[in-house]
Amino acid sequence: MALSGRTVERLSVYRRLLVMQGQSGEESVYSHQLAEMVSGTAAQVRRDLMEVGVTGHSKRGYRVANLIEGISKVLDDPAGTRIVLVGAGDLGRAALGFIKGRNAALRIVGAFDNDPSKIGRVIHGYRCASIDELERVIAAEQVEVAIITTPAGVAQPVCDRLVAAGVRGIVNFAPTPLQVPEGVWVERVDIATALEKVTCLTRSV
Amino acid sequence: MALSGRTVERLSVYRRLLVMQGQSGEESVYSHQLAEMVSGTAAQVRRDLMEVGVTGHSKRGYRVANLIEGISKVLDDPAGTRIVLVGAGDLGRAALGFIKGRNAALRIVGAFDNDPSKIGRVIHGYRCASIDELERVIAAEQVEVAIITTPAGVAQPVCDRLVAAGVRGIVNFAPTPLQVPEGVWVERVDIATALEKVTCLTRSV
DNA sequence: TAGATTGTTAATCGATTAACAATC
DNA sequence: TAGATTGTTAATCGATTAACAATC
Repeated sequence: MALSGRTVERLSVYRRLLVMQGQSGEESVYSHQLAEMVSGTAAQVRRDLMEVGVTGHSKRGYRVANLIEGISKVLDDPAGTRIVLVGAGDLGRAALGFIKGRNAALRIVGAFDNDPSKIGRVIHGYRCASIDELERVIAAEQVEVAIITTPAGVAQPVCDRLVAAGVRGIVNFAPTPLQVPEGVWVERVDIATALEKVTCLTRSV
Repeated sequence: MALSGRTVERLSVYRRLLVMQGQSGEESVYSHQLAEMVSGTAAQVRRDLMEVGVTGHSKRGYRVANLIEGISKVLDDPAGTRIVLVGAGDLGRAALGFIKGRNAALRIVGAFDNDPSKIGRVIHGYRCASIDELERVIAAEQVEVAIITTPAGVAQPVCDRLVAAGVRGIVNFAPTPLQVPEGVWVERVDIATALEKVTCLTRSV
């Protein structure tokens, strides 16, 4: 199928909006309505939906329930995705709060830190464990995805341990690019860059 | 000059790496070294640097100090950028910690919340003020950029107030796309999407 | 000099948009 | 039917990469 990263991002946003919309009672949407919500074009919405294989009706548009189901079939692993988080600082806490209860297919199975004062604490319902437990939990729970919310200085060594233990996908919040071997996917969430980009581009708009 | 968003993102990362590298004593870098650090190509690095106007040496590469200065001239507003943050929850706290002391050209001039229990608290050295003060501070400090770290439900009304008060650039951490008029730049930092993207693409790599 | 690197243009690649027949 | 919308292909656009003369 080979969905592009851009398409996957948009699908994720469509689904989130549709889930909200579903609660408001509307049963169907037109491509131009979805486009308006994401400030995109109707053509792109239809193209994205074509790629996931959901189909609409030439007069009534797309059924919301259909869309959510079709997008979820593409985005979610039916077996669920087990996730660990490393770095229980402000950012880690924020990430945990953000994920909690948002998507049933994403399951946090461990949060780790090397700070003894954090180990044992419960954050958003997840108990923080010692980083020494990392490899054991990854193996035991067959963890495939990890979130790095450590300081920049330890992000690479943490990444190396995660990859060695079998993690195949990483969301990196640390302000450092990570070096990973072929076959590991890294998604960067770069807060510092986002801010600098806005300040720069705001002046040229 | 019209730098593309992608180029600006990479410049921000180059600079951050170079600032670290500068501390390690190296005085110059080759394009292929920078490329390796960001997992990119040397051709793209040279192209990006060409666009900012810094120039290298055909044998010695680029001087680190030159690069940092040249990139900063493009990314930073010489007058400094004044920034407000709205939403002093976990995510707001993390963002404040992240920005603090990282870039002297970016200055947080206010953090706001509507929760009385948060107002007056000091977070990473910034005192949280009532959201009622928002417009006054934006006008008084000539704020151009804002960070939204509120829950999804209030992100749009907060955005509307910011824009009405004169903000031209927004970093949006809330999981909702924002509707803004022409001339306002929104940069989305979408944690939920990043996670879903990784879980989806990890399975197809 | 020979060899490596820069600066820049041309070629390639991929993603978005436009267009339109088919459908209801 | 007339009008609006979908599904999909072709055209356009922009960004990345390749190539190479110029430089040291």
